[in-house]
Amino acid sequence: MSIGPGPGLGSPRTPLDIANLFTRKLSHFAPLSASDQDYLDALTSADEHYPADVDIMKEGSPPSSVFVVKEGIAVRYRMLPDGGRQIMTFLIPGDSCNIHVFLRSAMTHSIGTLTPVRIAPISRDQMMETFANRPRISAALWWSGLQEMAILRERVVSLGRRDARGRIAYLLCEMLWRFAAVGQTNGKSYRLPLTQTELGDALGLTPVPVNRILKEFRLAGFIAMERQVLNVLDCPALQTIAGFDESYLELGGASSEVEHYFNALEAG
Amino acid sequence: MSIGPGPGLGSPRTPLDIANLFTRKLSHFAPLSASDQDYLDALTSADEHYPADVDIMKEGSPPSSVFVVKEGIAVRYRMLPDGGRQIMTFLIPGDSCNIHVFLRSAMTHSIGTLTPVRIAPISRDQMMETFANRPRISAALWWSGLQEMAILRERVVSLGRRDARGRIAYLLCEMLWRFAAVGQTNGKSYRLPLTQTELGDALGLTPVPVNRILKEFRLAGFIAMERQVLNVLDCPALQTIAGFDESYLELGGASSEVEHYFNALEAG
DNA sequence: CGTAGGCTTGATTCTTGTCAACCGCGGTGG
DNA sequence: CCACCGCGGTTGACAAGAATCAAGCCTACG
Repeated sequence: MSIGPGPGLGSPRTPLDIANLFTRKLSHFAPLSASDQDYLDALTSADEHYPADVDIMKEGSPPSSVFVVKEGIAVRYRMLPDGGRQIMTFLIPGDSCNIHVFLRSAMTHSIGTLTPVRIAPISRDQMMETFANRPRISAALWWSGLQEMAILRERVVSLGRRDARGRIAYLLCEMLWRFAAVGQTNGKSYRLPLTQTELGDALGLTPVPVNRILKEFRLAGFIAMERQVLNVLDCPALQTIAGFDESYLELGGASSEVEHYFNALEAG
Repeated sequence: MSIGPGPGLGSPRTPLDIANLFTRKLSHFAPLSASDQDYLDALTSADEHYPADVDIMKEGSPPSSVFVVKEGIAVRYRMLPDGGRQIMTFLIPGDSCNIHVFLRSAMTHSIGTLTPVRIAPISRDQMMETFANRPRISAALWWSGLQEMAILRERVVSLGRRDARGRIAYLLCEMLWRFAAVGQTNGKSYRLPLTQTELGDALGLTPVPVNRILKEFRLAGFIAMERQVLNVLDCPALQTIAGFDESYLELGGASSEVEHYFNALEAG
């Protein structure tokens, strides 16, 4: 049971009226009670604003706090001595960052904004309390971490064995699924306010091929772009180009076995 | 405080007489008591053998159990429709796999052996009990997962922004540090029984450039190879080629703050 | 002794990077 | 109000790096 190509897409089991995107994302992983949802609302009630193209956390420094992205797009990235930049992860609304902060010494990469970003900082104590008292939320966070790993591994596959066309096709689909998981998509379209240089930095490409292939996809009728909103017209075609036929995002809901585990935790 | 280039390499805080490589690895992350170490010995006492070039777990099927690699080299990998293979992770002695098994539905990749492998399977119940009763081991596993993530992110950087030379140089160093962390290195050399095709599958390269660049490194005096043991003669040179100057492996020990957290857990 | 797999190497092709120029838009300042 | 400027998108020409193709060699193994 996964959100992705095929049945299930666009119909999360969670009601769409969950305003908090973080909550919405986590509810894909574990059944959250109303109390859990209220708790998460309170947890992410703080607000912090950053302009575009600014570092939130710098490589080498100890992470100051956990945070959840509420609006805008941020990235984990690393600069190389030769001036190159590699974007490792896109952080979109609903994504959390440094949940493990209390075990971290120094950052091995920076986190920066691509667009203006609004985040909810969460203190270490709040995280500890959450892990101690909210088993369902903890389990959802745990599983969310697994999803992050799966996405990262998929990125390795992309960069290692797909050509430029396949990488772009895959990224476009991945972002569609991720935005869909937090209800930020209109069926097949979503806002992607990134420059082609930024896409290239995530894909291991330079802006020139990114531009050419996006044009090719546009001409082929696979996608349409206007005013920073991307419209995925032919997702199956893109998947074929990317060379895969399944969803590897692990956005699936909890299995009955897992639910049993949650209940045991809460009872104890 | 990290194992890696610079001070600290080859002098883990853990006595080298810890026979169990899993224990040895985990003790880098958290201070394990003698009782913890005995517990881990018991946990990994079972033995299962696999020949080379065999799948331990197949993509699409639910993971059967957690396991720890005790001997040999395994990989997480994915086959692509065009026949290409991407190796995502090398699993070397001391590495664990699917610690999160109880939350997993279906594998998004396969796990296979490159050499004959000996593993210790661990049941779900054993893992649950460990998480419930062994806070220090749990914390070490948690941190170990963070290291796995850091390694994956570094792989993304490699595949995305380093050329063939840089990728190979980096991998050689990474493996040196990882083998050093489990005491499987003679100062600067370690056994790397991989074919050039397998290296290429991890590096996003074909065997031909792998061969040529290894030869180049040999001629330059950066490395030496004989009988599957690799000798890193000039690690700094390789790091320069890879274009980095720090350790990103997060092999560091626990900070005092973290230790405090362990103690709180144990007291409670 | 023969074979298969892996290593090595050369020649060639193709993808992507690099360099360079132009366009169009939005913001800024005169 | 308009000219200027800078950034991002677009496009072409060219170069470089890796893939591909192909062949020979060596070693382990049956």
